[in-house]
Amino acid sequence: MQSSQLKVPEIVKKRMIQLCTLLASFSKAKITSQEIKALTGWTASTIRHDFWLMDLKKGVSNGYFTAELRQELEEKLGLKTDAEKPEKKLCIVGLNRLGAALLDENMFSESGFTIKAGFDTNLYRVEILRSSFPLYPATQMDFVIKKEKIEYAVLTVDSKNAQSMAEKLSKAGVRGIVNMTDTVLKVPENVKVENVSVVNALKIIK
Amino acid sequence: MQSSQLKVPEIVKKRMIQLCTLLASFSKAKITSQEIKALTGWTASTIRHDFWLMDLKKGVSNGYFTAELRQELEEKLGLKTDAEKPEKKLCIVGLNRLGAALLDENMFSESGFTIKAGFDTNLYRVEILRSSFPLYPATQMDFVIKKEKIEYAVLTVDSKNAQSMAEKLSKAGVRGIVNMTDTVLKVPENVKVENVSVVNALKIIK
DNA sequence: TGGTGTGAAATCCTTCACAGCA
DNA sequence: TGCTGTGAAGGATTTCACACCA
Repeated sequence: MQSSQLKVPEIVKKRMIQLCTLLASFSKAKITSQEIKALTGWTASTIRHDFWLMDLKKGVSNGYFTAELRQELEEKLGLKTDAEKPEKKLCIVGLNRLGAALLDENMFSESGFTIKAGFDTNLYRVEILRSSFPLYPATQMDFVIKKEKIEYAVLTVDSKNAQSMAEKLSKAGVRGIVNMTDTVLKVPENVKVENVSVVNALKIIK
Repeated sequence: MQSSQLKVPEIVKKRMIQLCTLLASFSKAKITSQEIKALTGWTASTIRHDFWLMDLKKGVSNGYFTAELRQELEEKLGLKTDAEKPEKKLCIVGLNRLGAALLDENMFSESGFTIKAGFDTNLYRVEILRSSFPLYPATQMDFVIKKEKIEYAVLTVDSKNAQSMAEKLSKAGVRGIVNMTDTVLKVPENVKVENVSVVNALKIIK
């Protein structure tokens, strides 16, 4: 029996998020679990089982309507933004070459997030870099995050400062951190972390 | 009973890779599973169990020698590079703002990888960007990858070109792809993929 | 016939429990 | 005593099997 609480495991959520982008560029009006399998490598039964866990309203029995499916998934995943659910506020912590590359705000258009601030300990970077939102010295992090009610952060500082910055962010009230460093972060359990370090990824596939 | 084949699950490998970086900056000579727990959030028994799966040679019974442990893990994970196991060759595919930020070769120093080439369909980028290794138009990808025996790639093209580039890379003989796009890649099973999209990561922690 | 929805079975991963060691 | 090493138990995820539907 299915709970109405919709407590979907994280791993299912990840697949469904990726599926949404796939559906967005799928041209046919209907799609089957076999076709999704061909495009992703996930098994057809995993996909159908995921849908079951997501508690999709049914109707069709030979394939899913692409647009409807995507709509419903985005709905359930909370990816839609509108007047009621506005875009989430984001900051970039660490403006080295990689961090600076993220300052391009249209990297996050369509994502449900808007960048509100950038931080760096290096005052020179803060002054010289151009962006359509303000950059601050790291000393002002706590103040700005609270004032602007920023809830999410992308962490691109260097390894040795990663943990201490993560702690500052947590204390300032951030709810989630995307960790681009190769360091493991230990944060309070109300703060979510996703690791996306390129170097670690390389070591994994090596 | 433990197999001598050392078939460690991917997830254990991920933790151990992260642990290696942690150990590298840990100052005490010995470390216990409790201390690792405090620094990472993984449970002590998961850690000890992982070590068991990694088939560590034992000896000590109240903690591990930091340096030895790190050495041995790096050994077993194949992270060490020397004359016998030289650095792996890498290319960057897609030289937009994010891709260009990776051209900084010392991003990958100490990682066991060296960048050998960058590719983009946009000839202007190929010509204007500066780097300490050659940049080529995407049309030359197959040729260059084969000639230079490049085995790994970081993919930073835009979503709509991701799958076709992944196929080109696979055909050229690449063994692993770090996927920075938000697209799911379908590749032959001899090609490994790790997903590190910032946008997807944000959606996950949202 | 070719697909979905669903629970059960199989597999994979984490946690527990405890003997054994310094 | 405080820790590790280890197998077994428990929990999570994936796959299977099959009734049912257009």
